[in-house]
Amino acid sequence: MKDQKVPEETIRRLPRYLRALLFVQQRGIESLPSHELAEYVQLNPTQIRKDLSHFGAFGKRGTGYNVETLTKTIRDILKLNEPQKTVLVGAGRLGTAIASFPGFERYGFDITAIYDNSMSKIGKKIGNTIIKSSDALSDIKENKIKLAIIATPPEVAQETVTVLVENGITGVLNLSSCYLKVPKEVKVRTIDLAMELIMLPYYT
Amino acid sequence: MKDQKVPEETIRRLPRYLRALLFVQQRGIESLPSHELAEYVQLNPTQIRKDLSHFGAFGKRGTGYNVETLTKTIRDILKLNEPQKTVLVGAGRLGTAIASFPGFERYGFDITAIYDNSMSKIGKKIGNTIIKSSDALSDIKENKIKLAIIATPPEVAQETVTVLVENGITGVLNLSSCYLKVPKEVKVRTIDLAMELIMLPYYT
DNA sequence: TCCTGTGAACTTGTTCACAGCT
DNA sequence: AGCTGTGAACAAGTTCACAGGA
Repeated sequence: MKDQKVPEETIRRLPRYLRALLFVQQRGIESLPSHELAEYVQLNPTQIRKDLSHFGAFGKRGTGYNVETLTKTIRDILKLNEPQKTVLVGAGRLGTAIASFPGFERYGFDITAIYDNSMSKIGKKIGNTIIKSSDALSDIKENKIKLAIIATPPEVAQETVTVLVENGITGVLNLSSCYLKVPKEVKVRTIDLAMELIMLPYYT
Repeated sequence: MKDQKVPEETIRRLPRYLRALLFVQQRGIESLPSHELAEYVQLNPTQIRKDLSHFGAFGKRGTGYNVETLTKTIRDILKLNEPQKTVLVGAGRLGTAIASFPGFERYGFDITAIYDNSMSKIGKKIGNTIIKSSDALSDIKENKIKLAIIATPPEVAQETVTVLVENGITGVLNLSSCYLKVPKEVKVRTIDLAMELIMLPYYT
């Protein structure tokens, strides 16, 4: 049953399903019941069936889900079937790590440009991509790029995102340790690695 | 009113409150009502008051929360007042970025050791910390270290965490792109940066 | 028999509304 | 007047229980 209201949490889990599906696909497995997928993503099988049911009914009773079909479907839902052009701002250690991440390419992301405002970095390359001056950020408007990764120091993150949004960016992965104010039509996902570590001692 | 059952989501938010409090403290602000803290963390003020109320009543009616007291209290709750010894496994680009992160130190984390299994890295330094062979992981038992950050390739992440847990680790920040099987008394927080990016095109 | 898809029950988390302290 | 702390109402998310197709 196709829904109009898909829960946020469902969208958050789809990438994990996709990762697991690519993994089993590599091993040549053709179909997979929900309880096996559940093992890979450490979730309740009912949860998975409910999540998928928001987009249609593509499981086969008795055998589970066809791996290839489901992979294709999730890629479609997440709009991963056409390549997603992405820019990276900030070529410090974290930015450099990100730029050379094998994961992004695999899921259809194409880091088309890297920006930094340090003279010592501008002109150098990470992989095949030249680091450009942050002054050139308006490039992204011409190239109709919608996604950006911010790996700058927090002090400049807000001004960076403001310029990005002015130039048409609508989705941001923010790795700097601060919140960003953006118009509500822009989706920001903030990950501060320190915050994630800080939680752990509480449980020990 | 002191609770025995603190919601998981409350714990997730405490680090963010702490970050905001350190920020306003630097600016010399002494007390802060919930609606101002709410701006910094982009949350509803009621949410903040409810979260804090699980641990006691330390707000002042009319003026809000004393910044210093609240900072101290949250640090206590999160067990951040004694230094938290932490090890890092994996000295690739991401691991290196992590090791030189200024954020961790600020919150009382002390990266006491870095491990990697590549001969070309062993013996080198990141900051002041020498990279040791992964064979030396049992060190952590003698040093009673409870926390670990895993930044290895996913292929070796599971064996790494197994060794870590055998040697007394009870909290893990897992930055490799895979799930880890651990005994239930061990808390694992997995962050896969690719997964976070993948969600964004859906909303654009 | 095995497994999906789904309403209903339940659990968890959030927001409202307001009493009461300073 | 301004703000906290909190029960009650509400919303979101998860799990159960089971009908029904392959």
